[in-house]
Amino acid sequence: MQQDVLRSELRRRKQRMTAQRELVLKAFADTDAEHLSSEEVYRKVLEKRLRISKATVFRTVELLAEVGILRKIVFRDGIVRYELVEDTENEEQQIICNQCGKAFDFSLDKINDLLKSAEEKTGFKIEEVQIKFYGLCPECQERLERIRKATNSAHI
Amino acid sequence: MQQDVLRSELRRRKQRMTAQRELVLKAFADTDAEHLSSEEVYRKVLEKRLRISKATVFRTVELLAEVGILRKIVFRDGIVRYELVEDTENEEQQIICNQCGKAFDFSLDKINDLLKSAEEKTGFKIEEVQIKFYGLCPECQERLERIRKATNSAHI
DNA sequence: ATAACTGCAAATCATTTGCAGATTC
DNA sequence: GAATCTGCAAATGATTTGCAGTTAT
Repeated sequence: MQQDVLRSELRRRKQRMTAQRELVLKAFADTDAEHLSSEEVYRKVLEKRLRISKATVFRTVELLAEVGILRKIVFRDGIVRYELVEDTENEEQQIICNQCGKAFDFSLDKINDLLKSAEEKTGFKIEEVQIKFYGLCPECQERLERIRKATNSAHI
Repeated sequence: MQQDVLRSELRRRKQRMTAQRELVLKAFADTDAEHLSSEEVYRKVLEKRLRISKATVFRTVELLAEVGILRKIVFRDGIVRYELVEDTENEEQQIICNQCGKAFDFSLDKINDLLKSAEEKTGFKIEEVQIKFYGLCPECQERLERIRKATNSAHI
């Protein structure tokens, strides 16, 4: 698992494995949440009655991102969150409901064609692709339809 | 132009057109930069020897985004920047250099196919597509290559 | 006239930093 | 034992807020 990846990366960098670094990594391994902010990691560690400081969480999470174990994402609310890289391998594509906010991962073939043609057009060497579709999920489409029927009269 | 859009939107909302709101809008209209942070808008107004407070810039820029004149973007450095919506209409596709941060708009055909196939797969009704490619722009590729050659000896 | 807006300064909130003491290799 | 960590508390920097005075309608 990532423990070992971390250990060997740390050795390469002449850095050390510590209890706190394990705790932060474990927080990500143990949670169902897709992403965690530093604040959330901090709380998860405290919940287990283990000690860590916020500053250390910030430093550790940043380290794990440098090492490639976590991916750093700046969310629309401006808060930085992290996710385990392996969890989302090849799932950079998300479809998000504008109504209920639920996000679903899904994968599309054809992405590679797209990437190639973008590289040709721009001369870039592409390292990461992010595709987000925003729209209405099936449930919200139905719900909104029902509401529209019910409120039919009171509209402009 | 956007002046009029703003005026009528404000009327609808029972809000007022003010000198400061014009100034902020003008800052976006007059600049070559693709995006401006509140701080940058603030400076641009001051440069013209006109008075505005930072708080007002923050409030105004947020208002313009609500109204749909500006698009709010949270950058990787955590700073919120805004861009004129019309500038990027139909150009949701951006390619961004991980090194120098320059972003380029460009368009790809094939997007519609992609969209269709995503709708079929998920049952969503898609309203917006955002595609971001991250990588190295041609200049940075060159520069990095040059640096690598120059520093060849001192490496692991 | 009066509701909406602005400027100011103080407050907030996430994140960063300096440093002294604790820990890992 | 020495370099690397951690915790703490103070600093920072972007953004927000309360409020008294100003301005647009």
